[in-house]
Amino acid sequence: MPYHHGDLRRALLDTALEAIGEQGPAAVSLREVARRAGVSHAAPTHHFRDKTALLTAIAAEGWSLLADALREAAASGGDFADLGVAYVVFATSHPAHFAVMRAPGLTRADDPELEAAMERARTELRSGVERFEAGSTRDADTTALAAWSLVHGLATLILEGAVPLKTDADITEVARAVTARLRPP
Amino acid sequence: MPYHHGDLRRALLDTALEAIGEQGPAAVSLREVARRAGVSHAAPTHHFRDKTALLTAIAAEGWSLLADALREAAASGGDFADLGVAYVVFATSHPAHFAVMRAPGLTRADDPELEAAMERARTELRSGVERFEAGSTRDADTTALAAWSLVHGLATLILEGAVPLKTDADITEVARAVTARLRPP
DNA sequence: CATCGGTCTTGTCACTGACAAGATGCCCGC
DNA sequence: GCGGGCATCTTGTCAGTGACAAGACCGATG
Repeated sequence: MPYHHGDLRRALLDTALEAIGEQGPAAVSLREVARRAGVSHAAPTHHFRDKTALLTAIAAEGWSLLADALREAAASGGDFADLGVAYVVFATSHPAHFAVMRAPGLTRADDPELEAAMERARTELRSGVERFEAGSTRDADTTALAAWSLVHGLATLILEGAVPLKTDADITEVARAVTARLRPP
Repeated sequence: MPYHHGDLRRALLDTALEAIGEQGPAAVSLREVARRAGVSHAAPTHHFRDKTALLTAIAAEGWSLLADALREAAASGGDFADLGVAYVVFATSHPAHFAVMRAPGLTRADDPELEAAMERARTELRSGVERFEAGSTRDADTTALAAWSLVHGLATLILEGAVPLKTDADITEVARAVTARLRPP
């Protein structure tokens, strides 16, 4: 092992995600992440100012990945329901990211990178809503907020185990059925 | 101050809620709660086995209060939209409770009291959905899940500041508009 | 009024996050 | 090809934390 790690920043992010997947975001310690990554307890300092900065970076990465997934779903000609499905599928396939994204207080909400990533995801979802609302005279902001609330809440409930789901097909099916409960214009 | 506090358990809950309101659920320490309550650092042990137990009790109390609010909204002849409004109003008027209720990993999800309180809230909301679905042939489970997701997600987004709201009237209005986006049977 | 059991205290331990100061080795100019 | 500069990583340290143990206190029960 060389003295200089090579890409410790990425390694710390991956190691943290692994630990979060096992123990949840609140129970993870910086020192444990450092141990798992094979570096000293103070090594993370040079890549993340403090624990909050690490978790904030993970949250930002999560929102960015979510935005990518939403964009892809929209690009492949999907309607609004497909965006909803993509949202829920992201949450279930990236549980550690999603847990950090919705953990109150663990991240620095005013971080520019985090805000930008959230804004990007919001925009992607918003564009799907606008297609959904084509030709409507309803308040698009309200519809967007309803859609955002619906998929965010659904993903949360599924991850909390409130909805027993076996396969990915189940998830897709439930997500599609739930988004269908949104009233079209 | 008497040696025996009187009702230290309630005092600890209240003090913790106060601290959570200021710093968020993740940043609160048992020792600080004990200090604020004017007792020694080990006093909470006899009322809550550990930190998780305290937060779990707060979450259970939150779900219970939410169930009460939903029941009251239903009792006063409200339709489903009124239940949605009550849900969001609860979240904004009890932010500390709600933050703990949706904090992943800080509570013991399999606690019997917590499970019972959640189930009670779920049942109250479910009964409102059933009135909403009267005469429908749709899958009521899906509608209930959609409704639950919608109000839970909306409350979360409002508390995260994603929706700028000034007054309680604003909150009621937005909650009513968003729940109206649910498709009736 | 004695004792018993729950309540609260003091004392302690390993662990954590943050900071400081020193060791290491890669990169750049010469 | 080589020497200095500097980001990277290390060891060392400190106050604060959660959890446990053992003892002090006191009210209720007999």
